[in-house]
This record gives sequence, C-alpha cells and structure tokens, in this order.
Amino acid sequence: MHLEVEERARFEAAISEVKTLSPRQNVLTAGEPLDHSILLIEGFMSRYIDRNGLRQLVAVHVPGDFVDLHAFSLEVLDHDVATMTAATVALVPHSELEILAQELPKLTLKLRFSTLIDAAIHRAWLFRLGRLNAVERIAHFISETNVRLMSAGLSDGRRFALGLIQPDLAEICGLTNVHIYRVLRQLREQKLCVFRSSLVEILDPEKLADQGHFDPAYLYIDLQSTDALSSHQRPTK
Amino acid sequence: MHLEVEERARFEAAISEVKTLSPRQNVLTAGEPLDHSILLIEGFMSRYIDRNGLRQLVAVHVPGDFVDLHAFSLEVLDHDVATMTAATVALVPHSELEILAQELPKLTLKLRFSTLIDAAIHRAWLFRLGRLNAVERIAHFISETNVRLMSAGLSDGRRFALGLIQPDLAEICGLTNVHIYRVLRQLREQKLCVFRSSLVEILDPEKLADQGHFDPAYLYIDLQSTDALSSHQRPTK
DNA sequence: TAATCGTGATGACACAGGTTAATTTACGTT
DNA sequence: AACGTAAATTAACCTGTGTCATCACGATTA
Repeated sequence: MHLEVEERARFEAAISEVKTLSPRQNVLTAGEPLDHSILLIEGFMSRYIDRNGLRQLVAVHVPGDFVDLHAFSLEVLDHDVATMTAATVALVPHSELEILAQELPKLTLKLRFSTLIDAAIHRAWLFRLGRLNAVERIAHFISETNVRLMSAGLSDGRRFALGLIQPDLAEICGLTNVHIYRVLRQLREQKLCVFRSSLVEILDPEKLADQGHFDPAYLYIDLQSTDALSSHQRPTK
Repeated sequence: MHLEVEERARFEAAISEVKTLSPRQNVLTAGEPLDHSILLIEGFMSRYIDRNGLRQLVAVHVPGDFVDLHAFSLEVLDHDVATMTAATVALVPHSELEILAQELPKLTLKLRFSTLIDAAIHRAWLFRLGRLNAVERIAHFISETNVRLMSAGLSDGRRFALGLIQPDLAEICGLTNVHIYRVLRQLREQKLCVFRSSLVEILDPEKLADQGHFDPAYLYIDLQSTDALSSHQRPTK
C-alpha cells in the first residue's frame, strides 16, 4: 500500500503501542469486544475459525498487513487471531482511526481497499478449497504467498522464509497433516518446490502456479509500487 | 440493514435504473471495469470464480443484498456475477455513491458494515469447505440461508422458496451433483430437511444447524430489527 | 544423561466422495 | 402433442484422502 509522506507520518502518530509477541500465541478470541486494530510489522500471523475443535485458517498475514482492520466496524470478531512466528505488531486505537478517517479521507480509501483485498483473498481460498485437489491447493497457497511476500520485499520470487509447519498447511488447505506430508514429497519429487518449515524454495514458479490454477489478479498488486505499509520499518530492499 | 427515513429517500434517489433480469444469466464478468453497483431487490443471484472451467460459487445473494458493493472501491471484480432465478435489481452509479458518502457519512458506515458481513460469510464458507463433510456442508448452507432469508422476511424459519438446483448446491459446497443427490436423500431420510429446487422445508431446524456446526453469530443479525434494505419494495414480511 | 515433546516421516487399511454411464422425470418450445 | 434439453435419480466402480499406529529426530527441560 503506497502512502503519501503526510499520511505515513499521521498514521504512525496514531500508533498507541508497539509490541513483541511470542510464537504460537493466541492474540484475539472470537466475540471479545475490541477497541483497537493490529498492524503486523514483522513475523507471520493467522486468523482462524475454531468450532467444536475443528480448526480452519481463514487468513495468513505477512508483514505490512492490517490483521483485523475489519474489527473497526464490526466491533466484535467472528474468528480468532494468533501468531504463527514471533511477531512485532503496532496497535492502532479505533478512536484514532476515526479521527484519521476525518482528517485524511484518502488514507481511509486506501484502508478500505485493503479490507476489500482481504475479502478477495478469502474468495480465492474458497476456490482453492472447493475445487482444487490436495497438490493443487498447496501449489496455489505457496504461489499466493510468494507473490504477497514479493510485494512486501520478503521474497525474491524463488526463496522465502515462512514460519509455517506442516500442520499449519493442513489447517490452511483443509487437509490432514499426514496428507500434507505426501503432497510435499510429491512437489519435491516433481522438482516444483521444496517446503521446509524455515524456508520455502520454489524451483519452478511458473509450473507451480499452473498446477495451482493461480492467477495473481485478485491480489490487485500494482507491480510498479510494491512498497508495503511497513517497509519503512525495515531496510527497504 | 436499518435505514433512517432520510437515508432511504436519499438512497432511492441515487438509483439510476431498475431492471428485470432473466434467470441463469451472466451479469458481470471478472475483470471488466464497473461504474455502478447492483442492489438485489427480488430473486437470487450468485458470485462465482471460474478458472479453467472449474466453477466455485463464492456467494449467494438474497433480496436486500448489495451484490457488488465492493466493486465501488476495487473498480474491477475478481469474480463473475450471475442471476440464479429471475431477478429485479436496482443500479446505483458509483458517482452517486461517492456523493452519498459525503452527504450521509452514517449511511456510508452502514454500507461498509454490509461489505464486512459479506467477508464474514466468506469466512464461514471457508470453514464449511475446509472442515465439514458433505452432509455437514449442506446442513450448514441451508441453515445459513434460512437465517438470512428470515432476516429478509422471506422464510418463516421452516419453509422458504429458493431458486437453487442440485448443481448449484454442488458449486456452493465443493461437491459433485451426483453426491449432492446422495446427501439430500440422506437428509430427507433423517427427517432433517427436504430440498426441492422450488421449496426448502426444514423439518428440524435445530438438529440441522447442529449437524452443520452452524452458529449465526457471524451474520451479525440484530434480531430486533430485521427489515431488509429492500423491504420497502415489498409488503413487509 | 535421561526424559519429554513437537515435528517430520512412513505404512496399512478404510471409506467418503468422485467418475462414468444410463434411465427417468420435468419443463419449456415449437 | 411432440420434441429437446436440463435436472433428478440410480448403480457400479474407483481413487484420493483420512485414520491409526509407529518410529526417528532434534530441541528443551529436568
């Protein structure tokens, strides 16, 4: 998301607190009332639905993402939020967002746009779960994550660090962890990609995207200006 | 969605055209630029992703829904839109929505809220596809639709008209139409619900919701004020 | 050093749901 | 009334993924 100098300054001033979170930590629970939203600065976080012990991830967040901007209007979330890796987050009070909305209508538009992309990603995930088989689902997810991380300056298009383990992939793709293992082995043997918890290596990005029926259009990424919201927090690369 | 008298009047004035659409008609295609949004007044519509002939529904719309309000900010859609039954729709130019947003900030909030609920429904669908088996998926979908139609005054909680056929259910639930038939038969035999294209009859709403792990919280329906946006177009209830 | 625990790696087996194909029913059109 | 087409219904068979159980490995912790 590209911010003007003034917008960025004003936005940073709205941050009430910067926190470090430990990995695998529950951060928000469905139903609790919220008065602030979380901007992810470093690390990976997830949003998931847990009903009767059945867990389904509904989003994976990368640095630069607003994790729960939708809580601003909903007031109460319909899902839980957790860290996947250690993470650094900035908290922005809803009261500040309200003021920001009045002062900088253009920034508000950009924020709304980001929640709409969040929904577009939901839809791509629906397609993934509804119509792709196990190998295709993983291929789709890795391709999507690769593009999002490229846009955040955290992937060169072939290699990136990702804090996810096999059971995470299972909860993302609606599969069991035993089967995730089979799929990863297959992708390795086909020389499409190698997934290790700490590092993902894509050997053939194009074939992988093909296999996952992946087309990045729904991410609405302007490939000209790929600086993430948080890029000022890290050495821009 | 509850609108004040002034809001409703102003909103109706923003409508540029009311159209009747025939059933099973494609209305919008992914990627085409849009300058207006569609409010569904009567009938049922769907949004779906079609990639390489694989079709997955990502939303079903009931009267009172804004079908593509998100197009207002995205400008281009990531999915197609079609009618399921014959339908009446109102077109609202984005330019009018822009003006509306400035004149009536409260209405804008309400509209944003409705796009957030749209996303919350996406998430419930993700859970459905990722974690429920065939019978549970159908039970979940029918329970959800029942609640939404109740809120629109189009279901009494046990019976409602729905223009969906078995292949639609397949594209909603990520199954094949052959298997949909098996599931519907099972639900019939278990005396939970009877699905006919023209009429859905829920014999045991509570058991059906249980079976589908359905909890309506994510619909954010205020059971006190259940008038739909379009309710002024029809005799209420 | 041992003990514990989370993660990854495997195999054997079971079954939910897909595939294919055929038949029947419903419905709109001429 | 006759026709064509799409939907519903059904059966036989197959396969992708789940289930269950075990083992190996490395990282913590006692």
